[in-house]
Amino acid sequence: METTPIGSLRQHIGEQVKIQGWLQVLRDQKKMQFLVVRDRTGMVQVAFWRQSDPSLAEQISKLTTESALTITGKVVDNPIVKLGGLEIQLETLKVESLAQSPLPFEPFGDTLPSTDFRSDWRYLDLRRTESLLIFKVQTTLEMAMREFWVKNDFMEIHSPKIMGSASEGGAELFEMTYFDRKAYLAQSPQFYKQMAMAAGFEKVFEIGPVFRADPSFTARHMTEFTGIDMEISWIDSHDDVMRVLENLLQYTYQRVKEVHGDQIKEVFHKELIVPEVPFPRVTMAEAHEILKEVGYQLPPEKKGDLDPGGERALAKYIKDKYNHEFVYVIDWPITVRPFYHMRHEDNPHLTKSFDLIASGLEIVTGAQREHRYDVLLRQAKEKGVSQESIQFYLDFFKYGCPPHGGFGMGLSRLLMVMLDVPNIRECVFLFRGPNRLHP
RNA sequence: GGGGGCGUGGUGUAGCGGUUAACAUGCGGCCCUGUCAAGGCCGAGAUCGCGGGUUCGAACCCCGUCGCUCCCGCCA
Repeated sequence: METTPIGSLRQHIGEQVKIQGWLQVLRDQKKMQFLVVRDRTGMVQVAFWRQSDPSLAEQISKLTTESALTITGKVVDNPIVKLGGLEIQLETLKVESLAQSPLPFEPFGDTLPSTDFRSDWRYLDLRRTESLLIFKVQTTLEMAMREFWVKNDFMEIHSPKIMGSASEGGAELFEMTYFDRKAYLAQSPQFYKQMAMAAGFEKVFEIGPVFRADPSFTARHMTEFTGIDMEISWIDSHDDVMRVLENLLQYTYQRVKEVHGDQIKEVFHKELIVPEVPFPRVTMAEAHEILKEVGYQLPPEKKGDLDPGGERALAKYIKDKYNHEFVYVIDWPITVRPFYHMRHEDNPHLTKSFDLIASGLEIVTGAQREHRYDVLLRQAKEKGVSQESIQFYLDFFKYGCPPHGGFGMGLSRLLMVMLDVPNIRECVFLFRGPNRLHP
C-alpha cells in the first residue's frame, strides 16, 4: 500500500490508508488510545480501542514520542475531533524506530532551548514546523529564480571552489592543503562569472557555496554559505543589473507567496508582500542626508559608508516614506569598493555600484565591472593589488570582453528578511561559523 | 579582533550572603475520561559551568578561566 501524506487524508475518507510519521502525542486511556502522528504535511489523530486487541494496546502503551511509525487504518470523518475533524482507526502498527527517552529537548514545547543547543540536535530542531517551512520556502525560492533566469535566456554555471590563488581580498580565505601545495576555498565566484562574460556566455547565474574566513560573531554571518550570483553582458550601467535583480526578486516573492503565503502567515505571522518595481534608489550621498535628517549619528570613520544601524535607520525611513521593504544604495565611493568596480565617467571618486538593503539587512552587493584592461590594471595598482596575483584575471580582458556587471546575494539572508527570522542559523540547513563545525 | 550580558535538574526560568535550592515543561508510576498538542495525584532528577579567593557561612560578593549570546568591526 502506498503511503498517504497526512495533509491529504481528507480526500481519503472511508478508505484504508497507510501513513508514516512521528508520534507527536500519546494519550493512553483505560479504554482507548489516541496517537497524534505527524509527517511533513500535517498531523492526524489515530484512535484505537484497547479491547479490540489487548496485546497491540500494550505495544502502543510502550511507544515514546518522536518514534518513527508506520500505521494502517481506516480514515473516518469525525467532526468531534479537533484536529482536522477526522481520524484514523488504527488497524496495524509497525514501530520503525523507537525514540529513546527522554529527548534532549522538546521540539514542540512551549519554550525552546538556545539556538546553539538546538544546533547540536539539529535533526530534531528541523522537525519543527517553522524549520520545515523555511526549507520548503527555500526550495520554491531557488526554483523560482531558476525559472526566471531560464525564461530570460541565462545559463547556469558551476565554478570551482578550490582555487590556486586569492580571488578578491585575500584576508578572508581559508587555506587548505592541495597535494603538495597550498590552495584556497573560493570566497566568491566573482572572477569566474566574469570569465563567463569574456567567454561570451552573456548572462549567467550560479547558486553555490562561498567560504569566508571571517571571525564574525553575529546573527547574520557564516563562514560557509550559499551565494546567489548573477552576471550579465552588454550593459550601460549598474542600473541594468538592478533592474534585473528587482524583477527577479519580485518574481520570486510572487511564487513564494502563491505556494506558501498562507502557511507563512500562519507560522511566522507575516504577510508576504510582493515588492513593487522599481525599488527605491538613493545614492550614498543622499543616504547620508537622510540619516542626518532622521537624526541618526553615523560614526565619523564611516565617511562614505553605512554601518548596520544606519542601514536599519535608512530602511525605516524608506518604509515610512515609500512603504517599501527594499532600497538600493547606489554610487559608493571608490574607497569602500574593490578595484574591479567601474567608476563614473563624470566622477572618478564614485563607483557604479550598489547594495540592496532589505528590511535593514544588507543582502546584495553589485556593480558594473571595469572591463577595460588598462583601466582595470590602473585601479588595481591604485588599491595596492599586485599585478602578478591577478594576472590570470586581467587576461580575461585582453581579447575582447563586453561591458558587464552583476551581483552576489546571500540565500539565507534573503530567507531571513522574507520570513522575519532574526537569526541566520535558523535559515541554513547546517550552520558553519568560527565556533561551529558540527554536526 | 573590541565592548556589554548570561551560565541553576534533560529543557526553559526563579532565587542574588544562612532556603529541605523554587516553578514550568519533559520523564516514570497511578487515577479518570472519546480523549484532544487533555486533566488530577505521586515520584525520580541540580554538589547552581570550572578554578581560586572574601566570609563563621557563597548559587548569590571578588578574581581568573571556559562556553554561549548580543552589539560593533567585516560583509552576503
